[in-house]
Amino acid sequence: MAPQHPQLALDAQLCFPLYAATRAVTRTYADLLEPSGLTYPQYLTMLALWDAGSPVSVSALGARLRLDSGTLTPLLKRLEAAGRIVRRRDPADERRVLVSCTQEGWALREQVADVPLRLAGAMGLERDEAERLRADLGRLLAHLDG
Amino acid sequence: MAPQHPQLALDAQLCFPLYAATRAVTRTYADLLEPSGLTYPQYLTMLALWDAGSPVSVSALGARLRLDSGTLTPLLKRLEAAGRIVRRRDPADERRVLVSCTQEGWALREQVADVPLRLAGAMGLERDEAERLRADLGRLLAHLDG
DNA sequence: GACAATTAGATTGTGCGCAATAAAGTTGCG
DNA sequence: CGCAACTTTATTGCGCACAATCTAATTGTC
Repeated sequence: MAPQHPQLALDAQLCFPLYAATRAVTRTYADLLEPSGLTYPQYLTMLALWDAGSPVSVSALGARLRLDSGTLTPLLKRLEAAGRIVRRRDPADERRVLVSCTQEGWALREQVADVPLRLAGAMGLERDEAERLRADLGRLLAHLDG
Repeated sequence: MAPQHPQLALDAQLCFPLYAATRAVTRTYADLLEPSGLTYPQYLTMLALWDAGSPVSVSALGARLRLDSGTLTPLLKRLEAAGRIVRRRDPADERRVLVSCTQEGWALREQVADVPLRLAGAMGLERDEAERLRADLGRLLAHLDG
């Protein structure tokens, strides 16, 4: 149907499987995370917080997750309303807001500890295949985002 | 910082580079598509329409793009408001809505014909690397979405 | 010490993505 | 025919993403 522009065929695009696979993974996470009450971006945010060891500033969190404050602020407010985190101004620099896990936030870790393994199962990729995909995506990300 | 749960480290996840790379690709497309006035999902929708040869029902379009009507309907309304497509009820089955490209919609094709090549350049992947990534993502998608 | 430039977050507005529900049309079965 | 089950699309509500803009606090420079 696209004789003059074969490069515009949906199946020829890298972007489309990337886009569709991301949404499929998000849906799969939604099921696995449902008991914990976390959304997928909230789960990634908690991973980043656990990684960093709280407290962390909003901008540091945003740099790690590559999200800006317009996305993070309402997300963090929902996590705070749910009792998972606390936000407070940094006394040393009142422009900064420091985010810390609550005890309840740390406890979530135990609850989601099995999620990565269950996800890996649902994705149906061999270990080396998954590792290659992760490496390829990391390279792509590094090139696009600097 | 995560001694008891190394599998929860952000860098150990496949999901995070997938998530971040998708948003990075979306931002890159936003720049390339800006002159055409299309968003990235609108661009994919136009690709699917050109592929199929219009008219196509909303459900057929949704199956191809793996999007439901809650996402497609407002998106299609915006494309219609911009004069790129037309929506009308199928006379043979009044439940169905058929989507067709306008002349202006077909003309957009010429305007975005160079986008895939320019995108490939921005992504900085070798041809075989990109092809491998596409195949891996396709396999992942097939497994998750059936 | 004053003041411009910079930095950190918050706010606003637009556009997805999807679950849940509603509304309208079609089909199948007695 | 009559009507329940099903299919298809639209609507509603919530949660991201992100650009643009705003406010407040800090830093550098003289």
